[in-house]
Amino acid sequence: MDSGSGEKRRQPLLVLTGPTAVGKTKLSIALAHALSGEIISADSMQVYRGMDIGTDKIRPEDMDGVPHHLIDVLDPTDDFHVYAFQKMALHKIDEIASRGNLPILVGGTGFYIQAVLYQVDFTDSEDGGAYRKELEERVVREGEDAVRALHEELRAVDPEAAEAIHAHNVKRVIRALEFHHLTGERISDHNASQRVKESPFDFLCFVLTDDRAKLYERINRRVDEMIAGGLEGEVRGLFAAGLTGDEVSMQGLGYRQMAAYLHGSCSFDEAVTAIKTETRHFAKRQITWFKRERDVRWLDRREFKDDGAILEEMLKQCKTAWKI
RNA sequence: GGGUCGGUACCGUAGCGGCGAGCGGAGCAGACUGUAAAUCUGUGACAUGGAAACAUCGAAGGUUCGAGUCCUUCCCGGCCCA
Repeated sequence: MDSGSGEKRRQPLLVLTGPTAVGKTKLSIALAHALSGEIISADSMQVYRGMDIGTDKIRPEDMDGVPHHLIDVLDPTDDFHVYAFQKMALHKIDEIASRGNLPILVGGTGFYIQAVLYQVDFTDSEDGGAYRKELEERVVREGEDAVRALHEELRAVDPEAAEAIHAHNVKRVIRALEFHHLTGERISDHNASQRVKESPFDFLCFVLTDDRAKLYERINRRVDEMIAGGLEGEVRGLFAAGLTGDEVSMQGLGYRQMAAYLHGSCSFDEAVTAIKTETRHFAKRQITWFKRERDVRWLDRREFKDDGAILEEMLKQCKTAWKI
């Protein structure tokens, strides 16, 4: 390709992902031990301190001596997004590599993983989100009309993006407009160029999956465990500490529904049921994401007798790929 | 045993003589490049088929040009009375 130097070996990077509740965490510990790795969490919610039960965050005593990064690094009042994650994760990869260890990205947020693997370019926004806020307020004020109008504005400026983004998808319409406003370029062009990027990493990306029915059962069970483990108290505590419910962190599964219950807009049972079904929906979306992602290696639990066999398979593939 | 309300897709329901059956949820499928655990989209009663006729609303009969819709009987469920 266009690299002139190309002599330096690309940084190896291991990724373990998959839908929520497939059992990534436990495997990641074994993997880290076997490859002298350090784990970088690729999870949009576990970054928040004080959100432990609802995010099913790994407990320190379960880390078994494996260093974990990007867990508990933000307050629930902080905003968080891919770009922030990408910067932190790339930084951590360098750090870990400089120690001579293998960085292992573990988590279910596919978009975040993609952003790191392909170093997707996110332009810095200089206006601190002022333009975006303006558009959002317009939608709040004018409702449906504004939604349609914004889509038309996008069509005028970037017809391809308008074609690709459904008018109802307000967030993405606004982001596309913002992108154009800030850079003078079309997001459709930008995306097209990003899509074909090669990864700077010598990575291996494993997607752990399982029988759908089994996965759903595990999700339902895990939600019951969260409830038994005191999710309600955790959320109450967060609100008592001053959260309003509008934070990015409070959009997290379990938190949003619990907040609705605490605000009196549904019963406790309704909240629990909602957490379950919305978590199942989420798992399905994750699977959809990974299906279209290139360069992933699927590991279907149905084809292995236990975690040990899966670990063995992953290690085998690492050895082959990295000749170690 | 008597009365009463009801039996429509996986679930909940709409329908009150023109329905080859509406809606919501689940499920399934998909999009996604600065909120991504977010946001958004598509999809359901008929095995296939077919130009058409033909098949579906607990079952079977009946009335009618035409029945998920009306009548009769039966089966099943809820509630009330005994």
